[in-house]
Amino acid sequence: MTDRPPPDRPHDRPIATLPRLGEIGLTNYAPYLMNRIMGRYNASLRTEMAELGLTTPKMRALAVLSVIDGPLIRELSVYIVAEQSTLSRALDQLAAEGLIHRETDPGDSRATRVFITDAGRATFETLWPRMAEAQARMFRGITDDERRAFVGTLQKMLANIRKHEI
Amino acid sequence: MTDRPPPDRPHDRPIATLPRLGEIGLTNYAPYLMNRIMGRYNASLRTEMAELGLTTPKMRALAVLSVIDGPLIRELSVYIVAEQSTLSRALDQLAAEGLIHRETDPGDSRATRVFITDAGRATFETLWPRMAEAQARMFRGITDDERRAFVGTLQKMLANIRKHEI
DNA sequence: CAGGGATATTTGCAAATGCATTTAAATCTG
DNA sequence: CAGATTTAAATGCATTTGCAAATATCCCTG
Repeated sequence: MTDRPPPDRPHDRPIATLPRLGEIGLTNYAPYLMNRIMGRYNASLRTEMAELGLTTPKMRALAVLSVIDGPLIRELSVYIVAEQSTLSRALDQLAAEGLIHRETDPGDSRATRVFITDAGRATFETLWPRMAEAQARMFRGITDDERRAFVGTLQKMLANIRKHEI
Repeated sequence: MTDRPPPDRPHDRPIATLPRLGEIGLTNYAPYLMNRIMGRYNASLRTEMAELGLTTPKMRALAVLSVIDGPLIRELSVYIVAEQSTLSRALDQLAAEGLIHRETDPGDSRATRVFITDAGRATFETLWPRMAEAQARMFRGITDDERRAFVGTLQKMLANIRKHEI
């Protein structure tokens, strides 16, 4: 159960070859660490979400809608990182439960804007302490300065990989 | 489409109330940023993975197995952040495609150890440049020092939220 | 060393997801 | 301004996923 030694580099390859994952080491490859941390974070919320009848996209939609008022469905799908079709169905459920409502955009009748209801806000407020707690656990033993620097780097990274203008 | 102003704090609540998500701001809440960045990273690999007949857990299994030799299935599921049942089925497929093979643990016949084959290693080597590229894009314009500090914080975070001893 | 509980993995099944397509409306172009 | 093209959202369908239960094996205790 230990990292295997890096394989010998063939003689016919230049020195500046792309390093292999084994050479970097799993725990120095940022996407691996981030996926694993977020997997735990999301799993730690799943029980609480299930009790409220929420899935991950439904919860994320409520979270974003508690902050951003009346986005288009396509915009919302960017924020919550889900396919538009997934979001469309999640919104069906949230609307049926009275947690959001949809309104056709006044200026473009193809488009739909989404709003959180008071009930939706209340549901999110129930979940929020657990989310804050999960975040606090992640940052245990990390100074405010280090956390600020970390979040600053995340913001740069988001700007780098952003595909949409949102 | 702008962050709404923080709602008034009710008079009957103490000052030290848990700050709301709207007060922190979406782009200062680390889990939101990390989910969004990883969503893009994973999406950016999906096309290439699909061409190789891989799903996310299959790809992650190959990635981990290229570095760690012969883990138990349950251990592997921790690394790749998936349910054992999901991994079990992903391994069925990878084995059918000849990319891994499973062997009953000599000392415990309940347990199964997983090994990558040469073909599996070759498949992962095809994908790895795209993964390295996606990582490089994430860190564009970020200095080596900043990246090292960032990865260091990630490692602390993983230790914090780790549920298993792996 | 037998029996109860724990552990490793697989399987059944319902729900969720992603891709491709459809529907509807707006915009561009000649 | 008609027809082609683009854009927003919803829907059909096959696949994937997660939870719970089943199966097989191991370990612990009396």
